Amino acid sequence: MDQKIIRIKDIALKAKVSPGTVDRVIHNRGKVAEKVRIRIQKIIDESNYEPNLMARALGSKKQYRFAALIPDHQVDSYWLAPKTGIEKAAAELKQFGVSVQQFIFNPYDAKDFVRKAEELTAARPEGIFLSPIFYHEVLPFLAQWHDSSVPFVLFNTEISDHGPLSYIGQDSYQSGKLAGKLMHYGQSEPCSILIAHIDEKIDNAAHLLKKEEGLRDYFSQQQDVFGITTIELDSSDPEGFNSRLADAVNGIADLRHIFVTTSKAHLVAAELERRQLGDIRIIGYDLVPANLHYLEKGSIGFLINQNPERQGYLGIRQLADFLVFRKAVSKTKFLPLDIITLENLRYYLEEDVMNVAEKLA
Amino acid sequence: MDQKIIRIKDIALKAKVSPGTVDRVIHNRGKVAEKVRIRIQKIIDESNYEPNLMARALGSKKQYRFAALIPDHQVDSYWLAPKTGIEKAAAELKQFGVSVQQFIFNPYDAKDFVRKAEELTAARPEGIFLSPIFYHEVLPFLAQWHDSSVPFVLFNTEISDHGPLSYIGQDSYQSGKLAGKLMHYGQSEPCSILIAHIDEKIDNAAHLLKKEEGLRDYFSQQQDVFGITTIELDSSDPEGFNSRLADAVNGIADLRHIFVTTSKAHLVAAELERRQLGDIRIIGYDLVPANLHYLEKGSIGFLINQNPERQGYLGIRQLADFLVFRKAVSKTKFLPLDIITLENLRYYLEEDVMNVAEKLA
DNA sequence: AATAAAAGTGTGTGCGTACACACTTTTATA
DNA sequence: TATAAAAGTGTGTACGCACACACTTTTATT
Repeated sequence: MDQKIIRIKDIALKAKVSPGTVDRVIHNRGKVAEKVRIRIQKIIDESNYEPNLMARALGSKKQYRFAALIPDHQVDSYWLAPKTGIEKAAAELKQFGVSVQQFIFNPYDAKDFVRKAEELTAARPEGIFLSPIFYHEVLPFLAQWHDSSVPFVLFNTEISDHGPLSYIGQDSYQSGKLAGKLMHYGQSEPCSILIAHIDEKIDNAAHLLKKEEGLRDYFSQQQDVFGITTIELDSSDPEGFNSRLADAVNGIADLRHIFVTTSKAHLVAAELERRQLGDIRIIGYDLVPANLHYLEKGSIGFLINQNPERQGYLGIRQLADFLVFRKAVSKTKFLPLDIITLENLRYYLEEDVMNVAEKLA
Repeated sequence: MDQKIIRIKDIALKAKVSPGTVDRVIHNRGKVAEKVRIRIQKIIDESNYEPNLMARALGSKKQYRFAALIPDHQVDSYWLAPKTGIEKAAAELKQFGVSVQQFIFNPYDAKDFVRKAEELTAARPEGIFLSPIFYHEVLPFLAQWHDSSVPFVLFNTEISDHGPLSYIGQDSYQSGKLAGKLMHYGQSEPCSILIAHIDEKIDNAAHLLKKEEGLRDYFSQQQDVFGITTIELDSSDPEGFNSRLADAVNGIADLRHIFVTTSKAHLVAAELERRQLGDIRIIGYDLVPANLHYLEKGSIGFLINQNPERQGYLGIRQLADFLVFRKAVSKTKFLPLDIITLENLRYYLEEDVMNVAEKLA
């Protein structure tokens, strides 16, 4: 059953060397005769030795400074959840010598993003976690961090091929497909569908396009033909927002569903309610309070949850796994696409149970 | 920012005693003058001292033996997931001196359950984790464990008021409601609905009734009137199974949805497929392979996931939190009711990231 | 008042690892 | 071949805590 645990001392005994030498092999500290190194390594492998992380953490006073670059949740409440996740992970990892410094930027201000990214870089953290929502602006930083070998983890918005340690987030394309499925399930005959991108500049937000693509692909695979229209809306101009939305709603024949690709479905719900257009169903993203309000009222049918808190948590964990626990980490981590409706909402609002020592496994 | 970490030694210094005395206060080992005890306790509280769990685990060679009483997954593949979760938790907790012994019983054999429960009791574990699927048979054991102060955690099937440390599982009633919502969403006009309880003795399985109740309540709150019928089926008698199902399907006018309250939706799907009744939609439970097969074919529309692996994981964790880490634990832990459909399935099949050190927080 | 028992307190070692340092052996250089 | 440098190896201490044990002071008993 439970074979006894192997320690460095045991390995040293078997290899007829001192624990110090085994330690050098384990940590590649050099200064070990090749012959001996091989002998020890072999014993390590065969005994499937697993270091005692408790003892390791105790004995090492190394400090790790991580930095997180995230949007201000006071500007957009969506970002509160990742922040919470980051802080949770930070609390857990504190005893392992990890500290996380947050750099908060205004999600509507690219210059602010650049400024904070510069501050972050100047702080010379050992690991970086960020949501690269400004595509063009972030690229030089990624290159710089990559050159100076500072690992960084991206979340929320995927950017390929710039050397991130990993990406944490949802599969946007597939989430669009999922939205399609939900609409289709509730729709016996063909109809028209509206896709609304709200408050994001499309050219800087590839993930919104992927959602759209997923939805369109879903319906193109169906036998029936659905009419699909796309609009972009900007809530900073309420009049324009409402009139453009009204134009779309009035102009599209047999419009039955609206797919909002951002966390702003509540804006659409509010306007439809005002116009008493209750028979148009809405599917949106994210459990922000305003959305929940309309979920409860029934005007939003489903929300797709992107697990934002978990994204924050896992991102920091990913850095720690790599730097502190020296585990291999996965390049991408797609979180489940949770389907949320009134009946199962409450169980997603309770904080999830999460924790540190999977590396013990 | 990061105030320095308080150690026992620091407290001892402040209280002008030795670390040993502080240790006695922390662990109630007695032998401390009341005056001194109060002085030390005050300093502990004020300094919000948090013990270093790494050092604690290192320094203590205490061993904890847990026992898990679960059905045989070779008889019903549903039970593989909790077993996996248990083993994951066990692997993580190994370094904290925890071992978990499994007692496997045949889920269709109450006598076997009793036998294994007796074996378990005889092994005198320090904590017990079980799925009490045989209501009548389990009660005496619960009483016995309660009397001898052995904490036990129930999962999958809720039994109130017999002194469990906690219950881990889904909210059956609410999951029935959720099934109702999903059916209703895909149903523009009133129709008939069939509820099928498969392979469970109803009198011993209150959770199935709760699911039924939830579904019925959902529809009774709607304006339209839906006809709802219930049947019980037993797959060990395939002929009877098929004929009874056929009778129901033929006998109910305008039957459009079947709600299978167990993990056996695939049996219904198979039979409907054989009879080419593709327009009846099925909602069932659990991501067992046979169900996934029909989910992919489209004959099952949605599966509600009860997070069985997580149930196993959290159950063992709950015991550890209570016994090893001496944390307060919640009486009930309802897991999210995940809605699974073809488009988001894959993200629930990937193993979840879980881990040990939330207690560090 | 002498002595035993009990209550209270301090000291020291070990848990498994990291890491600095001292020491020994081999190799390179003159 | 002497000697310095480099390579290789062993020893010891610290990390924060648990816990056994030794020791000191107080209280109870005769």
